[in-house]
Amino acid sequence: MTSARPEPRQLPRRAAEIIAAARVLLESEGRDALTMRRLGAALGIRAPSIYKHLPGKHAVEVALIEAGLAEMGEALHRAVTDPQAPAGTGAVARVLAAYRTEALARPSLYRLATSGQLPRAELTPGLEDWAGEPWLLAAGDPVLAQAMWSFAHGMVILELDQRYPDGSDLDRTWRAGAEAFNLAAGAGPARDIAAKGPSGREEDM
Amino acid sequence: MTSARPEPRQLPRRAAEIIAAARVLLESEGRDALTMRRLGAALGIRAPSIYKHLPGKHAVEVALIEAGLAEMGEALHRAVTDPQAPAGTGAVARVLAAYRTEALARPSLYRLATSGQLPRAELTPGLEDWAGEPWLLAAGDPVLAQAMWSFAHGMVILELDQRYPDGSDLDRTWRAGAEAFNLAAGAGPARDIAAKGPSGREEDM
DNA sequence: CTGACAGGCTAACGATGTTAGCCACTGCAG
DNA sequence: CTGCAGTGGCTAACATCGTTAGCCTGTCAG
Repeated sequence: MTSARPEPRQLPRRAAEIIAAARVLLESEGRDALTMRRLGAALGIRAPSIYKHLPGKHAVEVALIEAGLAEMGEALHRAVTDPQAPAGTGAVARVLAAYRTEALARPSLYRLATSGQLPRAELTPGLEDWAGEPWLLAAGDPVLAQAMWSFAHGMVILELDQRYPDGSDLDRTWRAGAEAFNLAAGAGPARDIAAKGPSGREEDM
Repeated sequence: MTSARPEPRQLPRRAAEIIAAARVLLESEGRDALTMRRLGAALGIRAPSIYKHLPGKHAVEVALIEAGLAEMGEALHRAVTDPQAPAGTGAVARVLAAYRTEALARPSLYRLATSGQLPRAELTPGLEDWAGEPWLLAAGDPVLAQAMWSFAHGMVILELDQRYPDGSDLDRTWRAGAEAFNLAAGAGPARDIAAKGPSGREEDM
């Protein structure tokens, strides 16, 4: 049913340490703070030394995007297959809720992983599809899955960027979206929880 | 019914020329090309001379965001109040379609205007609300309006960033979203076309 | 012992936004 | 007509960015 997470190729020890430091720096100080010199400082070395372990800043970002994608995938898979789901909550609502929770817990990482083009060529093959799979499982239909994912991303990114008016009750908005997609899933070709086998390729996160 | 567009404070002649050049540069060469030196070059002057007319790059961006917001607002207002709307297309579908069309026509401007935090303090007062008004008019309900807008933004930004799988039929996905929200609008407290008066404050674009 | 290599370092380059200070031209007051 | 202030250019320079080149030191295999 739900496929296995593709194994990410693991980095040499020191490179992994650099990525870990980069992640701390990113999440604690924000995107602009993710600088080769500051990253070096966090590690007690100078910026050029980082190049002994990684080919450049882009590689650091790719590694972080991979991590973000993988963790989001984990969270979403957990949500769809939850064995003791609170009775009454459909898979749609659970995936949406998990998406929001995960994104808000790592705002900078989420932004990094989801804005701009994905460096697909440098990513672990299959990871993107695997991370998007839960949407298909929850929606039962590829098109609806895509629509739901788009809604979720829009909600999250606009919330992170503080684009909503101050008094907004975002919980209600999420619920309204979930309801709309649940209705559509009912009216559409497939029903709530996944049918059986996926047919088409799926999108990421 | 639909309120008037707030008058943007207009810039001195030369400053307006700079903004115009910035816009051409942004849309033709992409966000990274929007550089003070390149902007100067496009105008036949040096970068520091720009500071005689505008306080800095941030001001250039703010002016561009204003323009993006205003034009999107125009397009959406046109869509909701369309007197000769193709019979059968609801306001919801028309606003969604207009949003997508407008965004895809000015991808870099859209991205600039919608990613990151809005510099609300520097914007023409009321512009943001005015630009978001059509969503409320189409959805008939503030919460649903917010959800629709989030869906639309998610769809557009993911399309611009080429995050969807290659073969995706995005027209279908938009239709699926429109359908879902139409169903919800029917089931919800208000019906398709706007009731009468707006009640709460609205979000942007 | 020697030599390769791993992993640090400094110096430097070409970008970026921005500031300081200089200079030419215009137009108005006296 | 003269003088002078404002307008709008300019160059030089600074700090910061990613990145490269080249050096040096320690470790460990042959």
